[in-house]
Amino acid sequence: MPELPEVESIRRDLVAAVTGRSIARATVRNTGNSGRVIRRHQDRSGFEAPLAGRTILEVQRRGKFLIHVLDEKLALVVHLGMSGQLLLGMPADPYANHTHVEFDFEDGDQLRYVDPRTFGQLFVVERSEAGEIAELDRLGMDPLVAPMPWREFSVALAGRKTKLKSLLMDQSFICGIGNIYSDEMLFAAGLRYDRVSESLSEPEARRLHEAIGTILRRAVDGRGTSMRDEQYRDLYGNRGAFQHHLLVYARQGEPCTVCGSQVSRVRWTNRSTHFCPQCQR
DNA sequence: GTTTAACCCTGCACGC
DNA sequence: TGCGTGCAGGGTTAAA
Repeated sequence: MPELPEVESIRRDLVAAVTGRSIARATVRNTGNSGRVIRRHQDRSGFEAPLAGRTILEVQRRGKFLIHVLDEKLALVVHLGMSGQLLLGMPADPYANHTHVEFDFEDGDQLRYVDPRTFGQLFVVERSEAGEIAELDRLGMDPLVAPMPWREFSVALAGRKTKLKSLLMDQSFICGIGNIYSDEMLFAAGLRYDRVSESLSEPEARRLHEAIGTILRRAVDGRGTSMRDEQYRDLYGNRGAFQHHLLVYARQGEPCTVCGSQVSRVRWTNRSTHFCPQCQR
């Protein structure tokens, strides 16, 4: 389940691996649900044709979206959904199950998009004169690239009646945070998932502001979280390491590392939520 | 403005 | 062993 740290790790791999290279052709494979991952396009050719011959100028990230900036004012945007992977290899490599799209580079390598649950998506768009992508307009600030200043964050919290976990996962407020890291941030800040945003004191809001940055930086340093075999892999198929540093997520029933009481798990608004009932208020 | 539920999908764990 | 069921999750949409 790639969130910001996982997507950022893949972006850094991509910067080194594909910047400056030209795509000879993109191919949407004819296997089952492959059409679903390019659902923003009417048909396969609408996705494949504009990519042929394009050069990747740089690779950016906005929240959980990867943006391959191309020449001719185009961009290839990739969202990995829950189970999407971008893997670099050779055309002769055996295909993993659920390989939906492949990109052949003019000098030989191949980039493949694999996604068992097909919640991810890829699309090609035109960039504006300023280089903006209209489809990503709704995203809020990126907490790694352009973190919201403390004072602005505090004012934003005070003006909202949303519960904290919903707010952290609201991509139009802060983009890039999902279920795992929202639980970890709220634990680090000592705040319950269902606290109302506007009820936070200044010290509490400050703790949350710090926790967002701290958890994300540590997770990026750990190259993301790989919880299960079929989940997050980097560009070369390697697992992340941050799962060894999670303090509440998937640790229900284990002792809290701060107070020793049992970590709880509840199902809240259709998402599993992990917290320490003693430390988080 | 905010909350809640449903939907999309596949693989896995579990109980029978 | 094999089957059915529930769960996991991100983003979107509709309804309340």
